[in-house]
Amino acid sequence: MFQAARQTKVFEDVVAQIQEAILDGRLKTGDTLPSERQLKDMFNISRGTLREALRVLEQKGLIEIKLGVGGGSVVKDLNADQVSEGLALLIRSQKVSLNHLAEFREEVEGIVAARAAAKKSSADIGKLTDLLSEARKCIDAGTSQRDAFLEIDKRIHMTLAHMAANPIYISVLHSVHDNIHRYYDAFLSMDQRELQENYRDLCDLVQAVEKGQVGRARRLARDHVRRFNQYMKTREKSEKKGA
Amino acid sequence: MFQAARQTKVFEDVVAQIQEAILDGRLKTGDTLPSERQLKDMFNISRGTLREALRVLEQKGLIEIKLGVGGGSVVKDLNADQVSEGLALLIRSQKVSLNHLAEFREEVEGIVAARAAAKKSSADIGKLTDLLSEARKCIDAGTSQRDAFLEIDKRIHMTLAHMAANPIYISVLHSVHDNIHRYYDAFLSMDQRELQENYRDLCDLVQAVEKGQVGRARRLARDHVRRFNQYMKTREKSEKKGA
DNA sequence: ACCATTATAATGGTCTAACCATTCTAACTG
DNA sequence: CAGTTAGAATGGTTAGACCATTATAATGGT
Repeated sequence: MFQAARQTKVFEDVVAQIQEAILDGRLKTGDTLPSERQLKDMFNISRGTLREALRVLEQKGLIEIKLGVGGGSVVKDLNADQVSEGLALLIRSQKVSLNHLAEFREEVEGIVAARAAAKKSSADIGKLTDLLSEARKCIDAGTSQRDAFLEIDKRIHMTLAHMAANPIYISVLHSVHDNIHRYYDAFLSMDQRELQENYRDLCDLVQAVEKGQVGRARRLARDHVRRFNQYMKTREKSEKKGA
Repeated sequence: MFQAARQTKVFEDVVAQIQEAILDGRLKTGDTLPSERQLKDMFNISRGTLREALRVLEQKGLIEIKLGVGGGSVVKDLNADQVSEGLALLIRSQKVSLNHLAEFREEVEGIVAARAAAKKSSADIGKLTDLLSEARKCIDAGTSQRDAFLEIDKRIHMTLAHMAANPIYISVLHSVHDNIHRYYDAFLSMDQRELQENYRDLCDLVQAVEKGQVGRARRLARDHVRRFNQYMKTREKSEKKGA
């Protein structure tokens, strides 16, 4: 019925105060907080306690602590890193499997492609075709450029996410890519034929987006990602069989 | 070309070591770490430095620090809280708007409903119909039970997320609900007619899930959420006009 | 014998005061 | 004037002490 009333811990109060100041805009990105020795006097606490508070704020991604003269705690521009790290921990703790991640990615990439097709601009299309031609070069160079191709593939998907004009898609997809990358080296082995298959997928997808074919873009994106996942699953199985 | 080599900071090394031990399973959920005074000797560091490391691990959601005799650092069962907090910070820092959140939720709820319809079990359906009857009671009690109704609504959606059998949906949707709740008090004002509308939405949705109508479930879920969002947007506008 | 109370001890929370390591700046020197 | 060096400010770390909280053991009254 009732909530815990006081928070006994001093450092938590300090964290809350500084966090509120940042979120309220009283402290802006790039601002430098007073030095630790000044802050501890302002809060009337010891330096150790203050530092525990600063460490928490740093871990939250709200500040960055720099060394040396002119250093100190600088208010950071928030990004998706914390979301990504949280997701990474869930994955590494076996709470989330590759299958889960792959399934989720299929749907999200579908949504993103559909939204991108709906909100496209000519500048966006230009960027996509540029990336496609870069991907083409990687393909022509053969499997040695596999990693380069995968990087382009990722950038195409992230470009679509930006076109979707919703930072949540960008954050979530960024987190998914961050975390799925771990599996690439372990389980993804694409030969020339598969690379070409993927390249054609991307061409079709960009074309659908360019023409504003929302439903088709969604379907193509999903199938493209599914194919990717299939490569990994197959490899994963043969690894297990071989072991 | 090269990465930064050493990490000068002692506490980071301690964080990394303990984190690895937890993720590798050498430390399991519920295990209690040695006391701070023992740990500091094991790592051969000062207690202050150790405590900075523990604070970081606590913020990451990996451990929980308890007071008193028999207290200490206990390895926590990981959940979506950190993802949720990261998302909350993005939202509060104006990087994500209510519209962004609402738009994202529409799609995710659609996916979840579709998956739930595809993977339903009779036990799931029973749970859903139980929740529906609870919702019915709230409706009959009038608008005074609005908050109770919203709670049931949330539980129905979370039940669907569990049925989708993918922890990412659970985590993400949990985070979205956590964060969208802030807007309810400010912008959501449902009258009796709107409550009934929403109740009927839910009935239709559960029915579609029960019958395994994947596409219909997706559409209904999306429309249901969209209606919800519409209420808030309308209210948001009139607030601004009035102010 | 049982239950309530009270001490005890272990643990995290905080404080103080010092010194080390890093880095920018300014003075110095050739 | 350029390169070097010394100084100072800042975060990083250490040591040792004491406070606050809490589970357990000892105590004592009934």
